[in-house]
Amino acid sequence: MVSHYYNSLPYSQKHNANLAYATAAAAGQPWNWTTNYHTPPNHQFLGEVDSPHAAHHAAHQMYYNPHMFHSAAAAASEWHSPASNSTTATGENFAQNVAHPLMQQHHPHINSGLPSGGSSSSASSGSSSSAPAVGVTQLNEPNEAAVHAQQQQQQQQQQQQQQHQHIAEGLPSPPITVSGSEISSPGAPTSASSPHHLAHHLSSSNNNNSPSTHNNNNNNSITANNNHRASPAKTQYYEWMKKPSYPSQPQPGKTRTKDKYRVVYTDFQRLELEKEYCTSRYITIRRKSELAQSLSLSERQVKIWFQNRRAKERKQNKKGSDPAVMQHTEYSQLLDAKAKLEPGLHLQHPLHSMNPMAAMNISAMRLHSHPHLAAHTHSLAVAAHSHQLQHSSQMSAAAVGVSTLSM
DNA sequence: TTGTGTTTTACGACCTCC
DNA sequence: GGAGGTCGTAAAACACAA
Repeated sequence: MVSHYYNSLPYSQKHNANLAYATAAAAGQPWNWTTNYHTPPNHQFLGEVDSPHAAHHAAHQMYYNPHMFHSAAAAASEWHSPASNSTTATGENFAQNVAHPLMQQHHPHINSGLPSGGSSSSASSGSSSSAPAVGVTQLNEPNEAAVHAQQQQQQQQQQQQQQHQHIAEGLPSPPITVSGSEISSPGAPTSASSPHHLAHHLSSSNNNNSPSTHNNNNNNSITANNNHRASPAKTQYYEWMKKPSYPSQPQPGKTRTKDKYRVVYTDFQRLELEKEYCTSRYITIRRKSELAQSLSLSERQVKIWFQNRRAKERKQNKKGSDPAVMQHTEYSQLLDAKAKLEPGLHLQHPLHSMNPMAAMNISAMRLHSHPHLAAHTHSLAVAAHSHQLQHSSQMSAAAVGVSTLSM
């Protein structure tokens, strides 16, 4: 089946390889921190569930299992905020711990006290107070965020006007390849405060030479800057925002074209994908949909990214390296990358700082993340989850407050 | 600046499962 | 038949040495 999709990405490029795994290989540190927790993805290694489909279905079942779902989410909440750094590793840490903001986005039920969407924005961008949750806890500078939000509202209005004008003018949009299930994905974002907008804020650079870069004619766009992240204040319009959405694609049957063979995902997108991959190497249908929407990618892109990511891991496994070292190094790199995206946020390695129950929980989550092992660890996750919920539901609001104040 | 090697998207072929 | 899996590969993007 040849599927065709249109990717409305900003096509921003990276040059500084801020995302850790981009440089991992060059540094001799392959990005493969899940190695410790997963058996090889190849289904022939597995006896009980011995096919990718079974794996997928297992993952799917796991996902729809509320216990599993909450367990993974709660475990992910062990990304620590500075507020929790000084706490001792006890069960009471949940009072100070804040769920990882991106996990809050993905699993908003984690912190019931955290308003969904409106309370999250980028600490680095300071923008989009009206944005949907984009994975970064709003930590400070509320006034600045409000100003940016106001500016972006105006930009959004202008952008939408221009976008409508483009469509009305019948301007060609990039070639697309879209499968039926992927049509829903990207299209032109409807909001300038979308996660993808943030991705532009966070994107390390833009490549003027890239044929897929749509900034060339944009007076206000982030200029090509290979070594600096764009300042939020500079953010204006992007050509991709003006692109008509999928239905106006004139050449729906065309697959690869010379001028847009592939796009380069933003650091933010890749970070989110990596984090999701850390949660589970096999993405569920629902999560794929959510992730695609939040990252302005198509579901097909998310699916293929996961396929490629697994392939990458297999390739690294073949090379062979110390998984323990790799796990730590790569996780640290992920945190480094995250720190760059969120300058005000300091994270610890969860397994170093979390309380024992949570550590068990996240370990269980990672075991679950391998669908083949899901059944074996179900009870563990449920037990941990039921315990954790008692804490998290009562303390999440306080945790958010502490985190916010401490920033 | 250029050449080269590596990584990242994206696809087709083929497979299994439902 | 459709979905998603792996595998192999193309080509753009990228890093880096010379």
